[in-house]
Amino acid sequence: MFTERFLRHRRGVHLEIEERARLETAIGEIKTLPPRTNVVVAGEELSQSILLLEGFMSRYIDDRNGLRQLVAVHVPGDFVDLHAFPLKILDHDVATMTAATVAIVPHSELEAITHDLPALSRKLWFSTLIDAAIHRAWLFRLGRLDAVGRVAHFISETNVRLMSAGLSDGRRFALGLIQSDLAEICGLTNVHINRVLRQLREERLCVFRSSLVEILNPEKLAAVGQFNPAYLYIDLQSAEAPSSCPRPIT
Amino acid sequence: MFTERFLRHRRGVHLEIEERARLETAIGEIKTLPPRTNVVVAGEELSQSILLLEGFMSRYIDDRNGLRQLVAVHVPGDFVDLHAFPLKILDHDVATMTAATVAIVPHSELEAITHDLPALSRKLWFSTLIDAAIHRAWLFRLGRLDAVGRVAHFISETNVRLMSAGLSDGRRFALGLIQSDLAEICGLTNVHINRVLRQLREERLCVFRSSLVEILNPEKLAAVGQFNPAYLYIDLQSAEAPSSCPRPIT
DNA sequence: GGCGTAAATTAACCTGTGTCATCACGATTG
DNA sequence: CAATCGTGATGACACAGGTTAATTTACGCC
Repeated sequence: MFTERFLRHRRGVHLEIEERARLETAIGEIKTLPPRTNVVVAGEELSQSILLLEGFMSRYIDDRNGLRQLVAVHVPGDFVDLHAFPLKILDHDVATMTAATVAIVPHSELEAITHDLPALSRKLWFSTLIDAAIHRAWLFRLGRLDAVGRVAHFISETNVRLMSAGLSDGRRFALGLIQSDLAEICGLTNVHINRVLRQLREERLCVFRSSLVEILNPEKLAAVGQFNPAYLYIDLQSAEAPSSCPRPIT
Repeated sequence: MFTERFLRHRRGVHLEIEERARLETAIGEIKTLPPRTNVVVAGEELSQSILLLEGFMSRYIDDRNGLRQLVAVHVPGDFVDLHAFPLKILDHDVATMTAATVAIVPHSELEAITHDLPALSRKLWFSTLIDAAIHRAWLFRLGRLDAVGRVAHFISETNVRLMSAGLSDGRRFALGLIQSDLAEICGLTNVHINRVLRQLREERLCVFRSSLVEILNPEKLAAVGQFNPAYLYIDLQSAEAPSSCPRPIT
């Protein structure tokens, strides 16, 4: 069940058994990738997309001075570059952050799904739109929050996403990021990230180590980051039992 | 021909005549809206989407202090909240900036298109992914550019988008935005936007008045904003003659 | 088990942008 | 015609975060 985490707990897009089966058969290959490896380069034509099974990946845009802005961090269950199916050419690079296991899905398979299963097709569309919603939350973060707020927002968001993937208990989770990753995510320098992390530690909101993030006060952390998880469309209550609640999406 | 500008000049998604016709018949109503009017509120369930015909619209997220971050500016030809079709509930508000004319498309029509015309369906998907690509460019802008760069980037982007819509000659275009709109777009204060605009004027890069934007030196403006238009997927060369170049998108 | 390198930490100083306040101008309205 | 309001312009000052550089810690590797 490679697609187990895909769209899990997402409101209104529960995958039917046959849809999930179809996605499973669409997978061409399972690959393990080393950490810090580029897998997609901006401008190249693509004929496959990547479903992330284990580990963390990022998408980023380079600037003229060799710096980069991360535009997305992906957690297990994310269909990292599904948008490459309609777009064919991406405007950014994609890379692993940690070691990662991925499932490769050829676009020809997605093409077939488009014709055969319009409902599944729309769920795939939905999944790319959640990525866009996350982009918007990141815009809010960069445009309206100060340094502490940005870090608090990112950690709160990541916590919720990992809870949905079953990889956080709401207080502690493993995350393979280092401080300069946070800097590239939050539009800050790594020096300042370090100051912010110290502050969060001293105020007993959260402790960030590259191997482990521990949230001491989730409510206050979310408040500092003005974090409202609605944009993630996650409903942790939603029963995972496949047959319990087959709700139509229209 | 209300859909005339939709996906115009977009690389790889030329609309076939019958697809365009189908979209035209999907339109339920044409409306004129006054400036500075909210049309969608975050959290409400939607059953229709808006194709912008004339004027400018915005999407934004409010913060706790009554400030807002714009996450998108829409120009004629944009399917402003098409993503509400799969998502149903939006994470942000949508409003007019100037007076605007819009075409209302019921989701039931889009639903039908999903089943009947997978190819058109994928072009609609594509269109929402361009919005996501623009989100990413905005993330780059906020995360990696200083104040002058951000404004230069936004003006360069808007110029290209309006050229594609036939509303800029590459040097001059009308834009109904005021300085505090730019502030909400660029994550700056209106005081500082004012300083930046003066600098751009003095350096003879561009002159911004709420009624008219005049770019004196497009190349240098783009350089200051590190603007690379690839993410817009616009190809102005692409023949507009409907029959000349019916290229498949796969 | 020491070595080498990447990551984290901290300090001193600097600067870009925010804050606050005031004024000018034009459009609208009573 | 005065009053009001939205918008733009500008100056003085404050401060969040950048820059630079040095030091410490953690960790894989021979």
